Amino acid sequence: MQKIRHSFAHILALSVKELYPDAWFGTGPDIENGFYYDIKTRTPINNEDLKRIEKKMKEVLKRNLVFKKKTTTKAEAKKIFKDQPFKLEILKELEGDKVSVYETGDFIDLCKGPHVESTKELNSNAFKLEKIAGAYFQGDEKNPMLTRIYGLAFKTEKELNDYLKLKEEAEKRDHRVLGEKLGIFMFDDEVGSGLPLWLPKGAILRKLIKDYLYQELIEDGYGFVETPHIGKLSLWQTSGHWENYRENIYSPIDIEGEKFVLKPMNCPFHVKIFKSQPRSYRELPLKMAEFGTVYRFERSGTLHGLTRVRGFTQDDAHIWCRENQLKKELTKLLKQGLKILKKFGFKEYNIYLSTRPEKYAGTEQGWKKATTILEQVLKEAKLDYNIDPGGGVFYGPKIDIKVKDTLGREWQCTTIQVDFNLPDRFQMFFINEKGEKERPYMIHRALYGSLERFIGVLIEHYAGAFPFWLAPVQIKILPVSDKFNKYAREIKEELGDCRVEVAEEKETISKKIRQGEMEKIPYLLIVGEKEKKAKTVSVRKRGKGDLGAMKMEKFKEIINK
RNA sequence: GCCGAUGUAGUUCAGUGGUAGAACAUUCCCUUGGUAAGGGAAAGGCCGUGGGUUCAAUUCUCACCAUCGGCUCCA
Repeated sequence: MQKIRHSFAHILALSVKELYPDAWFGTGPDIENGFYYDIKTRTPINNEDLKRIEKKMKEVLKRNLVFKKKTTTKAEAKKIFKDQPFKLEILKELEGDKVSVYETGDFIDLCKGPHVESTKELNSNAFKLEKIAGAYFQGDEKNPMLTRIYGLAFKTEKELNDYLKLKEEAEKRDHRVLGEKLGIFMFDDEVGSGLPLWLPKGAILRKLIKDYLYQELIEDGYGFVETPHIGKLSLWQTSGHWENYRENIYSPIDIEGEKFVLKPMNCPFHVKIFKSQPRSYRELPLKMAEFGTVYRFERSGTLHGLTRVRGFTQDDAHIWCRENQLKKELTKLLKQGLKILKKFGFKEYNIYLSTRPEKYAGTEQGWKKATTILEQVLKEAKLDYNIDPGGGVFYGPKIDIKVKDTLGREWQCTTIQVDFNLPDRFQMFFINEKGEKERPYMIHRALYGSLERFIGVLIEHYAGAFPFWLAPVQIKILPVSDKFNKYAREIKEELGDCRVEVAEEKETISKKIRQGEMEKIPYLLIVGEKEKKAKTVSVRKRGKGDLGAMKMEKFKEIINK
């Protein structure tokens, strides 16, 4: 499949070359479900052109071309690609003197392959040019931007159509669409981009999600704290965030000649609480948690529904411990993170271990030690993980768990980070058993990541059909006509603690059912003449349909299961 | 931030160089209904914001704002 997709990329390039003879080519690999090619053309390529190029590709495929591989020297390749500056750039970075090129018709590409033998193996009905986008050459912002043409490619036409259908379905689960339809959150231009407004149903979700974790953490010995949304700039200068993270911090606010910033993270406040009194080794590990709302200036193009916003609430916590406690605490955190994902039904996620970046605080030795511990933790938990080289934060290595959204995009939720920076910068210490000052190790962690992002992926995961315990409205009672509104209210009383609504509007029962289904409420209770007389309710379960009439005791048994 | 696309009623979308329509939602009237839309009427829009071209701009053009698809960056 990879060979097929990669070969399609070359056919795309060849077709573009015929339509735009002076085009410069970047790279064109195969990707999940298809391929792309980065191209620089003198005139911009638009959606109409995309159709033209696709047509050209079909024409090219009919020519029965072969993919010819040749091995040559760098010097020779330089001549071949003399009119292709991006190829020359790539060539420069290749090691060794031998390079391979592939020739297909009039198109010759610097490429290590492999490819299919000939275009006979490419089904011209099983590919489709999908979209155009901008992409920096070699993924570097400082480089020029090329036009990336994305294509889908499969073995058969059916597979392509199945994929397109799947994608169409996935789009319906988009949290940005569902969130508004279900009354969970909204955005408003005048409020500002990346600043969600939570509607009543969304506020219930937030509370349920917070309450669940609050309970878990209290049982685990965490102390919950609450800290302000702004603080003096000097605090962030001390922490090093002003130096390393400045472009994400909102500009300082001048208050009576003193500078304040909106907090981009909660850590310095927690450190201050730690330092507010002398700490003993007996208190360690000391665990401090907060649902802390932070504000980060994210570049406009990066915002995305609830999954990337400018103001968000982290389920933040900091753990201070001694070196010999580090492994145990990290193991526990990882397990906690996985437990939570399981609780919410997530099965598709990837784990990453991020190592030391170029710019870092602390010592090389310290990084090595901590990274080794993190790796041990992952190995002992028998988890598959990927290494993200250089992906650590400036202050320490970390383990991240990324959850996929419906369109396959990954969002980092759980993060567990070791910090070599703050304990030093804030001169933190505790008194050990010998009565000496000792510097604690510090762990940052967020299990949900942020409520915003977590709820975003949660909406997509459940397609808005939340399980009973999470549903903002768990039960809706639908009187057949307004003559039964009173009985409906009595039933609501009887359901006490559940989140129940009564549909008292003057509409037909069919319409009320339709609305209830569209609101994705777990149980609809239909009440009319029959039910009132027999003191029962007719239960309709979301996705399952009519369960028939039953006494309230029976219904309560069902929902309490 | 960058490349490209988009912006019309609460929502989803038609449409036009001579200031606008549909469906659903909303309000009112009739209907008191049995497992996914009963019927009718009304109301609702500075056509994203600000310049420019034009006798005339929602339509053409520029800038800005916002959204979408990517890239870069991140929870």
